[in-house]
Amino acid sequence: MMIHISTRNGVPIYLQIVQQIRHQIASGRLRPGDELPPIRTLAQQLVINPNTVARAYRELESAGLITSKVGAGSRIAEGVSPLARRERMRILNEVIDGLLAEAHQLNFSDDEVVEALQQRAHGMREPVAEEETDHD
Amino acid sequence: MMIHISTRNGVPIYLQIVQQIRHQIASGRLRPGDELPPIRTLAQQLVINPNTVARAYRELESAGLITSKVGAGSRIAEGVSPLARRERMRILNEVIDGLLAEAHQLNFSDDEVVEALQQRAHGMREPVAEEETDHD
DNA sequence: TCGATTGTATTAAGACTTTAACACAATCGC
DNA sequence: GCGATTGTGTTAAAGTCTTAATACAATCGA
Repeated sequence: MMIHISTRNGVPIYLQIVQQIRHQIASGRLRPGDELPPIRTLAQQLVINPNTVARAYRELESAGLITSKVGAGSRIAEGVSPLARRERMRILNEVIDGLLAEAHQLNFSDDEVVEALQQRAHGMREPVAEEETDHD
Repeated sequence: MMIHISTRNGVPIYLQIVQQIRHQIASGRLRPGDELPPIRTLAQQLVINPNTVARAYRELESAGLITSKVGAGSRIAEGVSPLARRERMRILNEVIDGLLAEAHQLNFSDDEVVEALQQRAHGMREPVAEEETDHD
């Protein structure tokens, strides 16, 4: 289970967890019966309060995506199926649109974005620095 | 002044405003001396409370990116210069990395992301639906 | 000069997020 | 069976975000 959270973007932590598990289910990376890490374990990994993870799991259970049993643990619910490629593509396109919008504000053309993505995807991918530079 | 906010992603509204103005300055789209819309006007456009816009402007002024004068208005501060292409590229790469991470969770390969972006950028770009589909 | 405009400031309220510290009950492994 | 593990539930506190309703002072335009 790979979950990565950021506290620098304003998105609530429990929502980041929900969305990432959602997407991993959508992609078939998480399948019915697969175990989720115990609440306390994931909380320790992410260095957040167990209540925050519990909140995320509660939302996922309400959505019918996972089932939780006291003492047992939480698993991907039976019956949930990965999304069709078409649906995943729709989600991907939403994210891409967000990227394009942000790129345009930075005054990059579509072609430049495509080129940058190719560099990033194919070439050696080094992680970028965390900080956003200040102007002046 | 084009600002577009979303209430569906958990990102605080005032932060969305700050970041978008930041990026438009970074790109040279907004230059020193350029007027920002009055707080009340922008608030009306975005259908949010004027206090929220004021919060954004206050942060931008603290950062030295804009200057505000009672009765006059707010303008892009003198002396701020657009970021070098290299810096803008660094920011773009951060966003691209975010896209790739999300795409991977959706089980798309780098090549598929590149292809989807090309479609989106070159082909006819229709806006996607707002809602995220539920599983089941 | 005068009225409208504009940024600033304050106070209040409500909703949401996160952390903290527990207690409890069901399950699992030995 | 027993102890550890695990999800659930509660209460409390602190912080943040947004809206609301004013009031004020400086600036601008006619």
